[in-house]
Amino acid sequence: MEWNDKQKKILDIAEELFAINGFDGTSIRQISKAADINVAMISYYFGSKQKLLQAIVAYRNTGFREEFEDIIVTELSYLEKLDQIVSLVISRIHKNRRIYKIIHFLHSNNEHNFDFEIYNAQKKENFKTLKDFITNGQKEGSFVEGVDYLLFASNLRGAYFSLYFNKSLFMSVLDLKDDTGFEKYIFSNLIPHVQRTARAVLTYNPKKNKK
Amino acid sequence: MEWNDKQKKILDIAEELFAINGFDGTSIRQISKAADINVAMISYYFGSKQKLLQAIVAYRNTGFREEFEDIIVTELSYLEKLDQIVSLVISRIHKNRRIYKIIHFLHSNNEHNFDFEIYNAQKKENFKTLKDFITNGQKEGSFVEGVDYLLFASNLRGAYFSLYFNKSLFMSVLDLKDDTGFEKYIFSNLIPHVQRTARAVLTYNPKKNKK
Amino acid sequence: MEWNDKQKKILDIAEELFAINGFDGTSIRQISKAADINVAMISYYFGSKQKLLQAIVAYRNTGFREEFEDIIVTELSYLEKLDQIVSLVISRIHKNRRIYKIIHFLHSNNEHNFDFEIYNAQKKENFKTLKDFITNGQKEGSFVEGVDYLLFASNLRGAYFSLYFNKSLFMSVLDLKDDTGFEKYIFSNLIPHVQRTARAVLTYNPKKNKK
Amino acid sequence: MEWNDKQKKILDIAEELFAINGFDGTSIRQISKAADINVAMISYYFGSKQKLLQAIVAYRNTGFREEFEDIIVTELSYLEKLDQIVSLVISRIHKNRRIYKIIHFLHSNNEHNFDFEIYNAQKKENFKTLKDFITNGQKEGSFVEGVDYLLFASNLRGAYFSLYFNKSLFMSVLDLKDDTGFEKYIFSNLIPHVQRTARAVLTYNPKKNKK
DNA sequence: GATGAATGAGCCTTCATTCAT
DNA sequence: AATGAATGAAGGCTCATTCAT
Repeated sequence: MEWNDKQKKILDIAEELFAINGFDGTSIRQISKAADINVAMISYYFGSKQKLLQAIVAYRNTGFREEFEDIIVTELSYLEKLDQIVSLVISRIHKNRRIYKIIHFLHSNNEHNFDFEIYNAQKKENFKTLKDFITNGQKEGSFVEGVDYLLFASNLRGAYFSLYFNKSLFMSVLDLKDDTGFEKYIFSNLIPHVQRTARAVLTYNPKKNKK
Repeated sequence: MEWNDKQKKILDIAEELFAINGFDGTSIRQISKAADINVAMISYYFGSKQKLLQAIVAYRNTGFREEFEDIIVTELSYLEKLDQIVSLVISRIHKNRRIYKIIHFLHSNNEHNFDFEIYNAQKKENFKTLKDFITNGQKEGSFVEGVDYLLFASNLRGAYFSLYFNKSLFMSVLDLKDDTGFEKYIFSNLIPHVQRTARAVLTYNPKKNKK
Repeated sequence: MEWNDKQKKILDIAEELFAINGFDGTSIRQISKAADINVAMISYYFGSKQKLLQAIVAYRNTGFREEFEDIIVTELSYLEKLDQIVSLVISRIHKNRRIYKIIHFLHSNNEHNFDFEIYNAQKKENFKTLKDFITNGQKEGSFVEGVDYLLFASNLRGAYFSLYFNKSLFMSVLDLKDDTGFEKYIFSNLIPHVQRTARAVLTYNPKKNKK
Repeated sequence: MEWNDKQKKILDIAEELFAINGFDGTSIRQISKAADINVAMISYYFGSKQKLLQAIVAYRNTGFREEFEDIIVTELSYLEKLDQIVSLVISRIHKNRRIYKIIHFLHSNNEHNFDFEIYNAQKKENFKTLKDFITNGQKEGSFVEGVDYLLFASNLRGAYFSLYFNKSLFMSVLDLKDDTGFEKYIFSNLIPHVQRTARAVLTYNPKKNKK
């Protein structure tokens, strides 16, 4: 689906407002006002508020796979690749944090009959990609056995969400002034920490530490 | 604040509906209908929809600290205590997943001028408790140095949220039939995985794995 | 009807609130709160909000006639008596300004089926009293003929209302600071002016001023 | 501000209902029903119930000044001009009696934070106009000194209000059948009486009537 | 395409009153 | 006599959507 500039403007603004105020907390009037576009145009362009949300999700649907492959094909060691993968995953989540916020909220229930097929399919593909990487690393001996790749992925991702969803709390605790400060913290603290965690988990031998 | 049975019923039902449909997506009419209580009673009891939400948060505000202390005072090793702490943290998050969902959504913005003071204060106290545990473990030599306790806590918590907020995706991938299946997975898979992760991170020496 | 202290308190407070916010603009909750009395007591004491208003009007129903007679029986001249009557009328209106405000508002329509019988009867009696005074003054030669006593009375009363109902405007124009300033103005300026007007009208011979 | 026919209809009907039932006593549902217009349109057109009232006041805000000037520039004597001014003032008050009723009620308090700026400014201008007329008449020798123009104006206006705000009482006393009868009485009795009063006050020499 | 007007449903809250105690 | 709980109706307002142009 191709969108014109006006439509893109609506998508961008709607994404932001949905993330801030939620789907029900955002009215199409707010969106139309913020985008300086007639109220009726939103129904006209996207059919309904519901479908506008679908459009936003699809709109953000871009090739994670490709960037992942770029890392895989390098000559780096598995642990170094792992670092880069962690960095890629968290950067992308951060970039798309707004849409994740929306989706996360809608995902466990489905009051709005939102169609998650596209989103789910993409995520499944990404899981598969990660699984292959880990499996290969295990075969090659860089990674230990017995690590659940799904839960491992959850861990990587969850570290960001746990921070983001308690943003104001962490900003207070960490004395971060604004969004820029928060973003800096993500790159200079969170990513290294998760890289360390990823390395630890994938090289940790539980049998050595019975107690 | 003490609540009578009718009020507790409202709190329980409202919590569930807020978690499913969001704050704005839930009307007090829905709540009153589900609780089989006159609409006006909600304003009468709690003052407003806003304050009802505050009441729910406060209602779930119970002694994590105490349960944590129960673990600390045992004769277990630090790693064994760590396992129990992970188990406690995730169990409690799971128990209060609904209220977390609500709070997480409201926390990064604050359109509704929701007062997070109580919630934040409690979280800060919990962080402090965890920090003390890790610091003591480091002094005693059970845990390595250089682990950011805040990000470590985020990791523990995030693993659950990442799963919960993509619940329908994971249920599909993991072939879980219903909420009971999901819950079983949390206890039999997620908690062990996070325990392993926690042990790994707190005993992992990055210098040994330069590459 | 005799009222106990609690009931009197309600009547006083209700009168004030009705005058400030109007009948519909005042809730019995406001009244009960201001009077520190349970909401249900108002319905209990007075039957309904409607009947509470009736009670207020009756409550303020006291002998204007007697004070009027006190002036009539003095040895003063008619013009001097006229001054005193003007002073009496305006003072009493000022004292009961709140209840007049309520009544005036309800009087031209009757949405609330308010029973004005008592009020009207009293007013009619007062008009009769004034009429007798003027007629006697005319017979005695102190007052000119041809003055409509009803319109004359309206004039006396209207001067006050015109001021009171534009209170904030006049307070701004006259640079009056507060209610005390307004009250002082009534006694030191309005009453003398109306006295002068009354004397003028009752001694003015139109035929002398054809042009 | 220009209003279309539908908006004018709302303004007219709202004015009437506000005058009859008061601001709080009139619901926008009543207005919308009486005007045969969807409830939401009132908010749509005027923003809120509050602003609707503001609009009504502004709507009735038309050139008193111009009509006044038309009288001033004639070749009539000061006393004759005075008669015409009295007639103009009372006719206009009668025409706008509904809006005056509303304003009078809201004016002494300000629970609704109603903005009286426009109204007050206009009234002040009118007072100024009257003041100039009286001052000139005094210089020219037609009017006596020592008359407070503000209180004089209050007197003119008050005579009408005193009647109007006790309408049902006066209609009973004067045996007037309906609104037409009341209106006739205004023109054939009240206006002449106030003209006489005005002449009397402005030509009355208090020193001649010490007693 | 594009828009202002219009709609009916729904929102949260407060109302006067009555009930049970 | 007195009260806190409870009720159903109504309050003003905003909603997503559709209509006519």
